[in-house]
Amino acid sequence: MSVTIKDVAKRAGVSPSTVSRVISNHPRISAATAAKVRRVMEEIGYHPNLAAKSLVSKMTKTLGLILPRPAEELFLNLFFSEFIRGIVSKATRDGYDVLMTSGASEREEMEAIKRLVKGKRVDGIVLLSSRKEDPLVAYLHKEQFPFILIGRSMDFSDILSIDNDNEQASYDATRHLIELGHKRIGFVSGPPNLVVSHDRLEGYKRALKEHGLEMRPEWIVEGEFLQESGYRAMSYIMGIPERPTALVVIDDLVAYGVLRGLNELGYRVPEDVSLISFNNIAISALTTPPLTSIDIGIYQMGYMAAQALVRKVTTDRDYAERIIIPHRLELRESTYPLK
Amino acid sequence: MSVTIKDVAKRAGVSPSTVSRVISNHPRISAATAAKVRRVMEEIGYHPNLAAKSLVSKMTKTLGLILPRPAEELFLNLFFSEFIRGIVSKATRDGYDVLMTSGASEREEMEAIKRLVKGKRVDGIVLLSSRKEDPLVAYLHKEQFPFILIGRSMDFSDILSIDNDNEQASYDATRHLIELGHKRIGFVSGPPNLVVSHDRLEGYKRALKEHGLEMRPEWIVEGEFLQESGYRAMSYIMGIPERPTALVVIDDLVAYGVLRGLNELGYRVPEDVSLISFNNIAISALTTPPLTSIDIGIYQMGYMAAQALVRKVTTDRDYAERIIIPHRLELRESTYPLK
DNA sequence: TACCATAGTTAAAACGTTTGCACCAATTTG
DNA sequence: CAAATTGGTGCAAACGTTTTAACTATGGTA
Repeated sequence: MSVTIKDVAKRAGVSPSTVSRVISNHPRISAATAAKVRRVMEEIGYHPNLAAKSLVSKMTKTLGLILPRPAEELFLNLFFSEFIRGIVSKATRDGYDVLMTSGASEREEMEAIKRLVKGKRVDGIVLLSSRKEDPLVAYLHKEQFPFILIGRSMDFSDILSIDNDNEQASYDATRHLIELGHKRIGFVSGPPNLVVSHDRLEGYKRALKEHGLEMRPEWIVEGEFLQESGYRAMSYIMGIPERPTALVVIDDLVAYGVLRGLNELGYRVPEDVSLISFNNIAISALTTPPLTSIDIGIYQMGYMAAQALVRKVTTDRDYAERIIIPHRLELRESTYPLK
Repeated sequence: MSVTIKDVAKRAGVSPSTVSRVISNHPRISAATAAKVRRVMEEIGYHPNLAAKSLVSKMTKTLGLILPRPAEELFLNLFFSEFIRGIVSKATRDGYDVLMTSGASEREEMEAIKRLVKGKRVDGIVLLSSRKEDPLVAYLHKEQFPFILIGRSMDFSDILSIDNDNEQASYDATRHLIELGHKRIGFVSGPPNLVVSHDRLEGYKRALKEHGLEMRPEWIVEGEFLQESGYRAMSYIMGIPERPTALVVIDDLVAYGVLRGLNELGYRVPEDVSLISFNNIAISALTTPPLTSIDIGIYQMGYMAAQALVRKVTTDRDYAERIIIPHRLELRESTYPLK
């Protein structure tokens, strides 16, 4: 038997209700009583049972985090641990824990989320899987359950979300290459069903168009968020007769793959090919040459996601906003003026 | 108002107890009743309220995960996301969710863990912070709360833990260098208060001793699990008159730092200095040269940790074992025979 | 025929909280 | 001085489950 609120009450000579009120800092409790109760709690090591608490209060003090389904992909990426760190830091600071769950298939994923929502396991959900036409987004939106979307929804406008301006970030990355004099610029993209792939591709296209540069379909390659993917993309692109002199790459890890491939084929970076990528993960600085990358503030994104979600959960169920985390060009040595 | 077990009962024309028994597959429920109840549950989208459930059953179907306190360190490291992935995969498969929490200080960390234990928020705990004389280990051990320690406890022998044989792994790494003909071998270590630093250092020492090689204190440097740490260690070591021709490094990320430093000083790896490190994180293969590393099966460790903890929680509260995940030398290009 | 198992179900207590309402005493107001 | 307010506390209901014990049919056995 563990120690309950009744034990505290008995020992302090008050009723359980009084103890409860002391805990929640109810205004109409005398200082003397409060002090006495608190002392007893300390003495016998009382900690409220959260199940009982949330059964009646309907609050769990927990945020749910659905891990992205093709877990292997994103997990290999440093993106994820940075992000988790941001979330957990802020959540913990605000008195929330973070519950992780995952589903091996789309159906399982939906089951998991229903369990969290209907079973009232969490107060709000952080949703990472930002595919186009995401059924999880649709479900949470329909159920009016508090959640924050990491990324951008193409289907709903009235939801709380946090993202970079990926279109603009990609525009900026591409423009950086253009300003270095490059005319033939390729794009190594991610899975086409992800919103982020779409947005970054658009920014790239806009930059080319606005600067009157040619855009060839064979310079654009889709892949995964894996370094192998970059490796493959590179061998394809470098086989094209009029190959690009610079590449915009969807992710640093993919860029490593590209880099490795280029090295094997005897091309030098940045002298022969310039490389710019996204996400600026911790190891970007460690390659030879260090990668120029667009920093998207991953930690900050996690941190602010937790903050916004807690706000939505505690104060304002209708709170909807599109939060944009600023990006920043981290100039290193993989980009170079065209000879 | 959400849909409860009573709604299901009413609609199916049975009592709540019967519904409960259908859910838990009680043997004495007729097939007809079970089918009817299940249909109704499906129809009205019933999901059990976990708070109510765990209030009475005293089970939460949740595993707790205390994030390592100097979060910045381990989080930067790919170690962590690999590990989480392993844990969550297995936990989810077994019907458990994973609750993450953290504490900014030792006191906060202890508070967090007490909240989980006393508040009955989780059924078991995965403990990552494996310092020597860890107060969290002592607390959980005293409370007899089910937990699994990632690493090795130097204080208790009767606890469930999972680890590599770090001493032997380090011995093997060092022997690998010895077999390549190296006589002057240095060691770049981690924080001295971590058990893993201790064990790996011991293995290194044993290998030197058994092969009759000299061991100089100035060839051993302590640091953090950060690449800067490797960078600093390297500049120190290379300044020594009789410098080592090979280094054993506590972690791949640290080894990157070493590598970068060596490059800057104009030393070539592996021609001038051989390098072997631990953990074999995803990017080890991507440096130039790719790093020879001891793979310690991080994903597997997370996976098996979840498995063992679930077993302890569900069947056998006294289950204690020291699980050893085998290590493996992943030979790449950073080690080289001594000229 | 009377008695007993057994299968299938239900009523009700219990889990540990929060909170609306009622109550009492002390103080303020008219 | 009576009435009203306010501060401080307790009672009891409620939250949504599980589970023990009890109950009712329904056959089977002696």
